[in-house]
Amino acid sequence: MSAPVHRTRPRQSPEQTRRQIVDAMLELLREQPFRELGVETVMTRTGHSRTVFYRHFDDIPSLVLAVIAEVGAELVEVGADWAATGSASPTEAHARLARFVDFYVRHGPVVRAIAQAAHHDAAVDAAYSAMVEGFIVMTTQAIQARVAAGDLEPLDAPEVGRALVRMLNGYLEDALGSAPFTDPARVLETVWTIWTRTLYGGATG
Amino acid sequence: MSAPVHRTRPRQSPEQTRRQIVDAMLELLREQPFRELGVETVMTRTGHSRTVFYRHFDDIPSLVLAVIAEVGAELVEVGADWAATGSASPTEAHARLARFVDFYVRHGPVVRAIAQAAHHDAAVDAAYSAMVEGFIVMTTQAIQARVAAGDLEPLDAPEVGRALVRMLNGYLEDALGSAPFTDPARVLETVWTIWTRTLYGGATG
DNA sequence: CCAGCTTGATGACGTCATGTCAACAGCGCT
DNA sequence: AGCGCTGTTGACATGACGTCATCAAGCTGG
Repeated sequence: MSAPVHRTRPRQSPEQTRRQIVDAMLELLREQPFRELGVETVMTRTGHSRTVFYRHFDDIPSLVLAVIAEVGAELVEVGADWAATGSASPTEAHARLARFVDFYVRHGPVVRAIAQAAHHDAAVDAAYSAMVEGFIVMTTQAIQARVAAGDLEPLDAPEVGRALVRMLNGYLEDALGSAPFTDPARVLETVWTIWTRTLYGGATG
Repeated sequence: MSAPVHRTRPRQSPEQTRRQIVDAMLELLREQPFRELGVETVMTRTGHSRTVFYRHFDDIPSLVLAVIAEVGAELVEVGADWAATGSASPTEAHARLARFVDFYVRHGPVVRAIAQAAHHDAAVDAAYSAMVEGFIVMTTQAIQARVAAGDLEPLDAPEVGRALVRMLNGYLEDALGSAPFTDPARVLETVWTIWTRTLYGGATG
């Protein structure tokens, strides 16, 4: 009679549901600022009830951590390649930087959202900062290796590395993190100019 | 009887109280991440009750806006000077950049906190973004003026301007926005290197 | 000098998002 | 057929926010 009717959807594996949640989050992160995202919003998007969220994640920051794990994996790969200390010809280096820019073309809005989320939660902050810090270290080492090899004039590698990574991060996020998006070719050219002039433009320039 | 006893402090002008709140906020922004700041925390610091906060500000973002108005005034002044299009000798330009770095030495943690706050509220975001955007425009115009004057090789002024400002912003916030602080002289040298090499290191380098 | 305005203190309240729980229902595997 | 897992509903406690009504007390103008 007045017994509550509980509709059930066709059986689903936990992995599927989890995926739906992560995917909904990925969509939403591209659509609106992180601050406006709540459990309610995400689960409405998935079509599931709010409580099921807590069966799969502790809270929104945990979900963001999962997103970071996914997107970050590719970024680390691209980044490691980019900062590879192995001798690289200019054309090779240019191509690697292009991959980096391309990553932002594909994931810029999500990266931007993660940066926002980092300011809302300590754990996300730690994860994001660790990633950026990793890039700075990689870059510094790459610069130092080139200096040791005599390819570059000596310079303050740690600080220049930090500054260049921050530039990359901030500029790419600005240009490719949200609409209106800047032409990627122009972005690549700009970033390439600054990196090469900074690193190679010292002695003779 | 059991009538509540309301203690009152010696009469204070509204301006004084407002100042106490802003000052408490300035202190707190240097001590802990923005996300941990609530009305309660701020007013405990001032020694006033929580409700009095709402007599002076609508909410925490409004308070941050007030802080931006204070600190931002000085920043705009320094920035306008820095980006002044007037012909500047290298030593002059170096001194102006030093003023910029010095601003971050004095206010870095507050600026950092404002950047965090921007991700928590649309109005603060707008104010902060407008400020950064202003710097980008100033920088772009300065570069274009130098190009027109023949001081610089032609380059994509708007994009290079954006990237350089983002670098400045991100790097200074990293280096001088929270402990451990980097040696300001090293910071200045790094920023100077990147700016000059990027702008002047093209043709011959 | 007093009346009224202003400012702050207290304590209570409604609201909203969070995170937790206790039933309950259906799918699938043993 | 029975048990375990997953999801649904609805309820609840919590904590921060923002608002209010009420009271105390300083300041100011008539």
